[in-house]
Amino acid sequence: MTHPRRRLRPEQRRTEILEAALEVFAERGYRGATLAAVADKVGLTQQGLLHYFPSKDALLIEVLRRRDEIDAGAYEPSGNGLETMEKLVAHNATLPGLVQSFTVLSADSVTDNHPAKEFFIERYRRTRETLGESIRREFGENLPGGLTPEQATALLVAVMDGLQLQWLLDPGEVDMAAVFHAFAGLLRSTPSAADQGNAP
Amino acid sequence: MTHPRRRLRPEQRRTEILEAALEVFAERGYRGATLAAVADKVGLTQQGLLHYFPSKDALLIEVLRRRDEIDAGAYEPSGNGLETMEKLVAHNATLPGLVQSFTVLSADSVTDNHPAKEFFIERYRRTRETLGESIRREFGENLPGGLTPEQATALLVAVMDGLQLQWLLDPGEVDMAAVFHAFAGLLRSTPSAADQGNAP
DNA sequence: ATTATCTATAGATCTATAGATAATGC
DNA sequence: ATTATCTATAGATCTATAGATAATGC
Repeated sequence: MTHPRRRLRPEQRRTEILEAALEVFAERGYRGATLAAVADKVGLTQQGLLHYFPSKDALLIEVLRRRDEIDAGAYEPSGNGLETMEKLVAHNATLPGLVQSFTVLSADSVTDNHPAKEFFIERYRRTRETLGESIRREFGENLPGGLTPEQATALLVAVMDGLQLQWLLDPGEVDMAAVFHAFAGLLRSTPSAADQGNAP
Repeated sequence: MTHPRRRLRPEQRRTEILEAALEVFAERGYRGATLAAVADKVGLTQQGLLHYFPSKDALLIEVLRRRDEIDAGAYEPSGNGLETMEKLVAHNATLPGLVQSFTVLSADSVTDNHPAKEFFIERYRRTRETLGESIRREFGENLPGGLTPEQATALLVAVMDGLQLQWLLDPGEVDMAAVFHAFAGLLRSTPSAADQGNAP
């Protein structure tokens, strides 16, 4: 009467679990998510899941690290940082689940003693630095509105995050990709207001 | 040996509880917050607190409604919507706790069956509408980058929200008010790119 | 008399540990 | 022999209800 125990290759199982965990964290936030719900999704018991990850905290961190590794290659701002971001936003508009996971978990991470706080602090620092360099290469210091490249980068990231939230809440009312595109156009088309004194 | 039971006027007590609840929700998110933690802050037992609010869900909704009522008067975009928002962002930069509560709870609200989901959907709709009208009064349809007033509004709100997240995580690295100000300048200084055909 | 607050408690969960068992791999 | 998975369970919480008690207000 007992079911035959299904046994998967460990690496495959871990991947399965991480994918399920990302979904559950997106659906319920970190503290609202339960190990049992994750285990259920992959047909394990909660205790079976803990064979692969020592704790809920460890599972969350691993989910985030793994997800970033996967995306890192695909969206390294190569030449054109601004254009890369536009593509990323358009791509994200087809992946509400993934967007939700990062929107929920990043905001979650500012709460007290959140296990992913350090992760997100460093992730945003890295993003601002990498993207900032790319923006500097494209625009030099000649950004409109007196923006420094670092400020422009924080702004770009803020626009992306902020639009994601509005879009998740009300997808019919907010066209994330269109607004982001218009914003990018605004950054590009504006003549620099900072050109006083250091022109050749 | 028993402590004398302190008895407060109901209205004062409710206000106390709502303030404490906002703090606890900000610190731990909705699902991570406990009624006992809120009750503790005001020197009540968890059961004593439930005399004032029938459930945790009801407490959350009431917290949000009350908070919005308080702010509604102060930050109704009167004449100049853009300028009002700049002031709001500068003001918020002195109130990390309040910012954290809205950042955490708004993102939280996109999760499944979250009691404040409807609240935030409507709150953002209302904001986009009210602020949109103000932006239209100021700019007409002449917004840079081909932005419609509605898109510009979604953008403004997104910038504010997105900067808040980065600022909460890393206040030393992100100057929320400065970046927002630069962004506002960008919106103002840019000559409209949509002026083809409908000029007098 | 009313009601603000407390004690007691039911009923659910949730994480994590301990130890048993069954499937795989050498 | 190893290890993936399970059953059992300790130990914490958490929300909400029921009913008792003490302080206030008419």
